[in-house]
Amino acid sequence: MARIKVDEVEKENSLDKVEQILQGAMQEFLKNGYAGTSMDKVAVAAGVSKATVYSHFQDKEGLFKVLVEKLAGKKFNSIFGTQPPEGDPTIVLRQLATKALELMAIDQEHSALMRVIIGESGRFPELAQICVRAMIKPVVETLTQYLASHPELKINDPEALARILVGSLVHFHIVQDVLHGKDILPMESDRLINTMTNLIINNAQASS
Amino acid sequence: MARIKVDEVEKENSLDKVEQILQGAMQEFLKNGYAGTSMDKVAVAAGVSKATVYSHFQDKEGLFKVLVEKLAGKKFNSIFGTQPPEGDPTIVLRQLATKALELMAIDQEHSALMRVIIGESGRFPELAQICVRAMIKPVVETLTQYLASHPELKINDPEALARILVGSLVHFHIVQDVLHGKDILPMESDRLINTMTNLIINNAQASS
DNA sequence: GTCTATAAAGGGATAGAC
DNA sequence: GTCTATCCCTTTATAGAC
Repeated sequence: MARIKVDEVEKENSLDKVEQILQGAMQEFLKNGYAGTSMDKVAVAAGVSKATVYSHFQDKEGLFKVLVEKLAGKKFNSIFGTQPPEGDPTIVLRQLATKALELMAIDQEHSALMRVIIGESGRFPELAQICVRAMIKPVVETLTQYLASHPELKINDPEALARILVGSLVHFHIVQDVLHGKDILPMESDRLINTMTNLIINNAQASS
Repeated sequence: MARIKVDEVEKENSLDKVEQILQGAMQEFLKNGYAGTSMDKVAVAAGVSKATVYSHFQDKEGLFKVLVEKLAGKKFNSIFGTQPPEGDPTIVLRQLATKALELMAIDQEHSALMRVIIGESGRFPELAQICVRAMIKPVVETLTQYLASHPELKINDPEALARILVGSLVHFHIVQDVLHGKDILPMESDRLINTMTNLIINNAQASS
C-alpha cells in the first residue's frame, strides 16, 4: 500500500526521471543553446540533482544529442500530419502554406529549435543532418509527391518547385520570427502566399 | 629611424592591435559561437594577451557585438555590389541567382556567420535585427526595385516575389551547406534556378 | 537510484609590473 | 599600451553517503 502511494506521488508531477530530465534539458538547451547551457541549470530545471542527470545520460553531449533527435522526430507531423489533403490544388496549396506559416509563427519551441540546430550545425554536423532527414526531407518529399500527382499544374520539376515553396515559407519565418525582422521588413503572410499561388496558377496556364 | 623600423615590424603581420583582435575574434566566434568562445582563445588567436583585448573592448559581449556589426556590414556588396545589371531580365535574374548560390556555397565565412547570427538571435535580438537591416533588407529592396522596373514581367507584387526568390536561394544554401544536407537532399543548383526562372517567364506570359 | 559534497579544470575580468 | 600573474566564480564530472 505504502509503495503504491509513493508511486502515485512520484507520478504526480512527472513521468519517470528520464522524461523529467529531458523536459528540463529541452527548456534549457532551447533557451541557451548547447555551450550556453550548464548541467547545473538542466538539473535544476528538471528538479533532480546533477548526479541523477549523469546516471541516466553519459555526458552533456550525449544528453544534447538524445534531446535534439527526439525533438526533430516530434516536429514533423504538425503540418503534414494527416495525409496531404484533396481538392482544388491551388486552394490546397494555399491552405498548406497558411497553416505552415501560422504554426511556425506561433510555436516558440519551433523557433528555438531552429536557432539551436542551425547554431550548432558547425559543432554537430551529424545532428544537423538528422534534422534535415527528419524535418525537411519528409516535407519536401510529401509536397513533391503532391505536386507530381497533379498533372494539370504542368510542373516540369516538382521537386525543385517543392524546394522553392518550402524555402520561401521557411525563410520568411526565419526573417520575421527567428531574426525578429517583422518591423524591419514588414509583410503580411497573405502577400507571400498570394504571390506563390499566382505563380503556380500562371505557370500551369502558360505551359498548356 | 629606429622608430620607423619598429613601426614596420609591427605592421608586418597586422595592422593595429584593434584590427588584430577583431581578426582573432572573428576566427573564434565564427567557429565556436558566442558562448563556446573564451576570451583566452580570442587572445591566443589574435596573438595578444587577454589584458590587451580588455583594454580595447569593454567585455566579451561588447567585442562580439562590434565584430558581428562589422561583418554584417561587410557581407552585403558581394552579389549586388555593382548596381543591378541590365539586359534581358530572365537572363539577368538567372545570373544573379547563379552568382548568389555560388558565392554562398564557396564562402565558408558566410555559412559560419549565418550559424552565429541565427544561433544567437535569441540571446542577441538587436544583433539579429542589425543583420536583417544590413544583409537581407538591401538585397530584397534592390531586387524589388529591379522587378518593379520591368513592367514586361507583369508582376503584381514585386516585393513579395523578391522575398520568394531570395528565400528560395537562401534556404537552399542553408539546407545544402549550413546544415550539411547535400547528401540527404541532393539537388543541382541549376534545377532550382531553372524552375525559378520558368515561373517568372510563365507568369509574365499568363498575365499578358 | 538519488542525493550532497567536492575535485579538477576553465573562463571572465583585473591589478600591477614594465 | 602591453604583458604576466592572479582572483573568483562557474562548469563538468564523480566519489561516497543513504
